[in-house]
Amino acid sequence: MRIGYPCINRSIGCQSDATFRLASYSNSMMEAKVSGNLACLQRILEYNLAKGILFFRISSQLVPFASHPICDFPWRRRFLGELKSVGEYVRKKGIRISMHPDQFVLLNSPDLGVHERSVAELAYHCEALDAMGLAPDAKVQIHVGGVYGDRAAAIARFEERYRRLPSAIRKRLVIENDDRLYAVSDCIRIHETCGVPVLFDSFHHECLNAGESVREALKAAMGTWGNADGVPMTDYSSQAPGGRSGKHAETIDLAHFEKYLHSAKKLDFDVMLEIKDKEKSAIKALSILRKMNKG
DNA sequence: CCATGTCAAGGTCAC
DNA sequence: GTGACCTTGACATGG
Repeated sequence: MRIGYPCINRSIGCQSDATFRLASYSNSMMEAKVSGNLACLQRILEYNLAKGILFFRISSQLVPFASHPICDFPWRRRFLGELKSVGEYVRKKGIRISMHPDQFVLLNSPDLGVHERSVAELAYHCEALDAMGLAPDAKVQIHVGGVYGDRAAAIARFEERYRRLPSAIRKRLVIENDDRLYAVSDCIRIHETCGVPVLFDSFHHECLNAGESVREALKAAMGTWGNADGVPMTDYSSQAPGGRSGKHAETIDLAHFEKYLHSAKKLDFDVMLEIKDKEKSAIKALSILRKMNKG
């Protein structure tokens, strides 16, 4: 089991997700930001390795505006050396990588423009991982999407559009259960129809489920991952005390996490901590894991 | 230098 | 049909 955190490191004082305003777009701005982001990404991975953190989610902003029509900067060519070098480090050290395009990526939108932009954004994520030379076990995770007043049609649209994706995207794409619309059970049914692996999000499962236990849902999701997909990935978080339901915790609740791991005994999966204080919680989570492995 | 309004992108729900 | 909210930090501007 590898433990990780998403996108941002708050300890080492560099940014791998620096961006700029669309209005100030220029090739020199692109050059400067991507260059800085890649250098920082390497530093973060080195920091992580020193702490035993072997799972990391790369920010979608690694290459800002990469899928926007305004972008004519040949970032793959310009940064091929840097991308390959990071990728080699990742492979050599046994690091697991994921990416998570944000809420605007909706494969099943009835609006064809939204769908098209979503595919372009997915293509960018996969091209970045390809340029790093990473195997298909480096995943790109999204949610199923909206319901649009007709669940069955929305699901059918997802399945159909998933099948039509280029294989470069399909080999990396996984779907994650969300906290309001599509539970693990819905995702499993979609998997059965079109084969997309399901990434289990424990916190979302707490918010929305069909009555299965955590272990049942986790096992079902894990069963959708094939050999080429690697060890199943999962997301973990807990409710922010006093916060609105569904709000992610500020820092890890160690008792809650330990209970979760206990319920998942003997299962091997990687855990992404979606917790606000990032590497701080990841380090604490590792100490729990080590303690449990000993005892 | 600091404070604050704003930022590519969508959808849901309450009213 | 319209507007608040989701969720988020950091960019960028104006004082």
